[in-house]
Amino acid sequence: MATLPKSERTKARVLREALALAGSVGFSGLTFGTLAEQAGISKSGLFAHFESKEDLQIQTLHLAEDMFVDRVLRPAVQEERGAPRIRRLFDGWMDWIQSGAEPRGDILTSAAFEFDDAPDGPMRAAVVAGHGKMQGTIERLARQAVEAGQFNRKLDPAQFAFEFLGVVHAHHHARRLLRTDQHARRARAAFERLLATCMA
Amino acid sequence: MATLPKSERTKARVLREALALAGSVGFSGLTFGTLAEQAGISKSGLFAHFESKEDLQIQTLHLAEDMFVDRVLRPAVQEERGAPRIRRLFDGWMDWIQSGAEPRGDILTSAAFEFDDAPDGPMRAAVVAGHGKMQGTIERLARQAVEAGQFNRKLDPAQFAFEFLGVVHAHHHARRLLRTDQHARRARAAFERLLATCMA
DNA sequence: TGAAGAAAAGCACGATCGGTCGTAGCATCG
DNA sequence: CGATGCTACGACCGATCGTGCTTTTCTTCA
Repeated sequence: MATLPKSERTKARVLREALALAGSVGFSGLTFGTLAEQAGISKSGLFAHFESKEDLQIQTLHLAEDMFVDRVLRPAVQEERGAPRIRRLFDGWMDWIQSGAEPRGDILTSAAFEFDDAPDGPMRAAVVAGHGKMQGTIERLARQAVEAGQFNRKLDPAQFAFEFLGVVHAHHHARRLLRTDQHARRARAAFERLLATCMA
Repeated sequence: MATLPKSERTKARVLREALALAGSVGFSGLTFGTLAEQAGISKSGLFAHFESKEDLQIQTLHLAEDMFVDRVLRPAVQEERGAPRIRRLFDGWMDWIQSGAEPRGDILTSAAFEFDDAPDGPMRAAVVAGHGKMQGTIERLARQAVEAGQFNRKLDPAQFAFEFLGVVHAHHHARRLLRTDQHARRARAAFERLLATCMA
C-alpha cells in the first residue's frame, strides 16, 4: 500500500489535534505551545507545517468545514428537494451542535462569533466566506421549496436563510451560555413556526 | 457645592473610559495597560480602584447595564402594556445596537457571546445573571400582552422571549460579521412575523 | 497648618504569547 | 549507497499580560 509521506501523516495527525483543541478552547485559544504539547511535537516543529498561527487557524477551519459537509450537508442533500431537505438540514445541524465538545458546540458557529469583531485578516475572511456559502446554500434550498410549490411563492429566500441561521445560532448560544440542552426544544419550536409561515 | 471626593470622580471617569474601550475591543481586550494609557493614569494606579481585572470587567459591565436600562428599558416601560411596549423595546434595542461603536455594536450582547464559553467565574456569572433578567423581562411583557388579549392565550412567554432574543442577536451578529446595516431590515421583518404569529 | 491616610506612581516579577534561528537527524530519491 | 533536503529540536527573543511591592504625592479633616 502506498503510504503517504511521513510529513503528510504527521500534519494530518497534528491537524486533527488542532481541531479537537479549537473545539474546546476556540481558535484564538489554539496556541502553538498547547498544540505542540497535545500533539507530542515541539513548538518549533509545528512551523515546518504551518507558517503562522493564522495559517494554522485557517487550515483547521477548513478541516472543520469539510467535516460539516460530510456529516450535515451531504446527508441533507440526499433527501428529496423542498421541505424534507430543509428539515433534514436542520436536524443534522442540531445534532452537529450537540455532538460538539462542551462547551463550544458547533465549531463553525463558534468561529463566526469569535471572529465577527476581529480586525480584517485572512482568518476573518475565511469565516465570512464560509458564512456566505452557508447563506447561499440555504437560499437555494428555500428556492427549491418554492419551486416545488411547498413554500409560498412570495417568500424571500434570503429572508428565510437569515431566520433559519438565526434559529440555529440562538440554540447554539443558549446552549453555551446556560449549559443545558433544554433549548433544543425551543429551537425546534421556532423552526417549526418558521416553516409553517413559509408554507402557502 | 458638595463635590464628590476626588477619588470617586477619578473612578467614574476611568469607568467611562473602560466602557468605551470595552465597546471597541471587548471585555477581554480591556487590559490594564491600554486602559491606563487611555485614561491618563498609571497601570498600577488603577489598582487603587479595581482589585483585579475581573473586578474591573464586572464594574464596567454594570455600568453598561445601567445605561441599557436608561436608554432602552425605561423608555419602553413608559409605553402602554402589551404589544406597543414590546414594539418599543425592540425599536429601542435596534437603535442601541446601531449606536454602539463599530464593530462591536451592543456591548451587552457582545459580552454574552464573549463569555458564553468562558470558564466559570464571577464575570461569567454576571453575564448569565444579566441574560436571565432580560429573559424574565421579556417574558413578563409577553404575559402582559396575553392578559391584554393581544397575544394568543396559548402562547408560551418563555418561547416568545427565546425567539425575541434570537432575532435581536441575529441582527447583532450579522452586523458584526458582514459590517453592513442592511440586516436591520431582515431583523425587523423577522420580528413582525414573530409578532403576527403571536396575535390571536 | 499639620498629621493621617488614601491615591497614584514607579518598578519589577513571572508567565505566556507568536515567532526566529542554527543545527542535528532522518527520510527520500537519484 | 550516498547525497540532498525536509523535519523536528532546543534555545531564545521582544512584547504584553496581570499583579505584587515600595515609595512618593496629594486630599482630607481636626
